[in-house]
Order: sequence, then C-alpha cells, then structure tokens
Amino acid sequence: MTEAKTDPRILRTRKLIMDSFIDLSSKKEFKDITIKDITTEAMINRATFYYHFMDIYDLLDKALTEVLLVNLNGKEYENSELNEETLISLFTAITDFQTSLSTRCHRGYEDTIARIIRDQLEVIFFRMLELQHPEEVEEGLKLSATMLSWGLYGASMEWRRSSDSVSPEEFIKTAIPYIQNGIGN
Amino acid sequence: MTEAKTDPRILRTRKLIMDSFIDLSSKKEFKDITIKDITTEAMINRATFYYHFMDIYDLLDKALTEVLLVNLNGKEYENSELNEETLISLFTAITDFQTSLSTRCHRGYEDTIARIIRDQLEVIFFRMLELQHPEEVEEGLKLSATMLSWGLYGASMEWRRSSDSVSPEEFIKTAIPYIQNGIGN
DNA sequence: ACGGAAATGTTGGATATCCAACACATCGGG
DNA sequence: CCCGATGTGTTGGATATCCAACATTTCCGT
Repeated sequence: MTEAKTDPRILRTRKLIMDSFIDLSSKKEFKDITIKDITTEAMINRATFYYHFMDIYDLLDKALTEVLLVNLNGKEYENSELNEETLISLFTAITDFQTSLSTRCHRGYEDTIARIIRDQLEVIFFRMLELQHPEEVEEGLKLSATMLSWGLYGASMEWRRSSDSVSPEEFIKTAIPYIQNGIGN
Repeated sequence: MTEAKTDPRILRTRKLIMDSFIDLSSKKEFKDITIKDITTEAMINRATFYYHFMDIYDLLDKALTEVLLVNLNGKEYENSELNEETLISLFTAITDFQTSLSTRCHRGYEDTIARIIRDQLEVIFFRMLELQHPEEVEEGLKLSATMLSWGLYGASMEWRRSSDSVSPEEFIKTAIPYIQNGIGN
C-alpha cells in the first residue's frame, strides 16, 4: 500500500548502468572496469553514477543481486512449500547462477557473491517457513532460514569442488532426507 | 569549429526512442505503432517525445535517415571520387537498405522513404562533385547532384521491379557507361 | 449516428541528470 | 624520490526530463 512510485528516470538510469556493467563484465575483469567505462557505455554522466551507487562495489553487489533475482523469479517461490521439489529448484538456480558468473571474471569477490546468494536464499526460506509455520515465533524461523541458506550455499560449494559431473539435482537429493527430517513436522 | 556540443541527455534519449521505434517496426506495421508504445519501450515520458519530434512522421523520417546513414557510412565516401566503384557501392547500399526495410512494414510510406534516400544521395554526390570540379559554380553541381540522386534512385526502383535475380552490381554496371560519359571530363 | 475510450499534442512547475571544477588517492617511469 | 597521468568522490548551478492535467481528435462498438 505504501505507494510512492520511484521516478522513471531513476529506473531507466539504473537499468542503463547495470546493463552496461554486466556487458563490460563479459569483456574485462572486474578489477579492470572503471567507473568512467561504465558511464560512457551507459551514456550517463559520471556524477549521476554516484547519485545511485556508493561506489563500484555497491554496483557489483546490486547488479549481482538483480541477476540472481532474475534467475530465481522464473521459479515463483512466492506461495510454494518448502519441500523436495522447491529445494532442488533452488539448488539448481544457485548452481546455474554460479556457472553463469564463472564465464565473467569476478576473481577475488567470491565473498561478495556468496553473501548475496545467502541473503536472497534467506529471504525465500523465511517466506516459506512463515507460510508453513504461522504459529512459530519469528526469531526461530529467521534463524532456521539463516541456517538453511548457509547450508544450501555450502552444498553448492561442495558440488563445485567435487566436480565428478553428477547433476545438481542428483547431488542435492542425497542431502534432502537430512534436511527434511530436521525441518519436517 | 562551431562547437556547441549537444547535451548527452538529448543524444541518449533520441537513441532510446529511435531504437525502440526500429524494434517495434519489426513487430508491427507502422500504422499500428502508437507514440505511447514507443515511449513505454524507450522508458521515457510521452511529453519528452514531443520535445524531440514533431510527430510520429517526423520520427519515421529521422529514424530512416539514421539507418540509411549507418548503411552508407560503412562505405566512407568522404574523400572518394565519383567513379564506377563508388557508384556501384552507392547503388548496392540503396538496394540493401530497401531490402532491409521490406522486412518491416512501411506500406504507404514509400514516398517518404524515396525522398530520404534521394536527399542523402544528393548530399553525397554534391560533396564528390565539389571535390572533383572545384572550378565549377555551385548551382551547376547542385543540379547535377539532384539529377544523379533521382537517377540512381530510379534505377533501384527498376531493379526491384525487374526482379530477374540479376545482382545489383551487374544491374547498375549496364548503366554506368552512360552516367560516366555524361559526367566524365 | 452517437458516445465512450484511446491517441494526439500542449503546458507549468518539480526533479533527475549534466557540467565544470575541485581535492584527493594511486600508480608507473625517469 | 617525484612527477605527470589516471581514477575516485563531491559540489552548485544549468538544463532535460517527468508529471498531471487539459483540450482536441480519432476510432470503434452498439
């Protein structure tokens, strides 16, 4: 209900900046991308960049979040339950996202990426848990969501490390029983 | 030397509008494209459209000119002579342009398109003639350029009409001797 | 042929963006 | 070491763009 539509110029400019950044990321390493590069490509003034973002790390953060959200929104977790299907879907969304990033060059920013993934996962988990256990206190659900997000992210790291070419689906399925027994009714 | 750089916001907005229009043109007929459609796609306000263009016909005009210029600029006629090679190059540029337009739907606006092509050809011819005949009076060169532009455009119409699958190069080559004898020293 | 809906243009005041200039940090070469 | 060159952030005044509202025209269904 709290309307207050954001000015379309803001939406347009942010999109131009993010698109340019993502485009440049596929051509250069992150550390070689300068703010002038981005603003030139986006056809906006350098000062305007600072109107929207603190610095280039802020942009990296928000751009990756945006991309991850696009990856996740195709899946519609809004009103779904936390079950085997959604867990598999979430897990493959993460591994897809990381694979798509590996073609770009963000070496040295794994921590940022990890935090972004965990943050988004936590929000999704919390929504699902809230829906499934309306009687529980918020604090408990929050903590569960936190632990699940760390856990699923950790699993994705383990999947990448193992690299014995088992599919993400198969990989996460082996862990699901333990998760389910922990969170099941 | 007469600087007076145009504001980058203007360049950006015009580009957004033109790109959106060209994009929409490949999906709808011109007559079904509304100004709201364009401005929505371009993420700009409808009032801003009128800041840059008189109406949608003005946009059609300028957008086509832009596209044609892109077609022509790859060829670099700036300091070239008016000889067989450049004539062939110009002719194929025109036929390419018209072919690319035929996939879009501008039925009923052939006159506009024709005028745009002739206008641009005339400018190019005049520059070349000026370079090649510095001693001549401007009026004579202007008129020659006008006649050449009409002539070459007419040839392109004839080429489309005949459609006996002879290449544009071959087609125009048959006419070049007459042009050359007319304009040669 | 009528009436409502949608598209076209226009306007004045609000706001995002631009510019030029500045101070500061970083870096690589002589 | 120092210097010029390059990148980062910040600022105040100028300007392109937005918005909401309006009048007018075009279109389409009944």
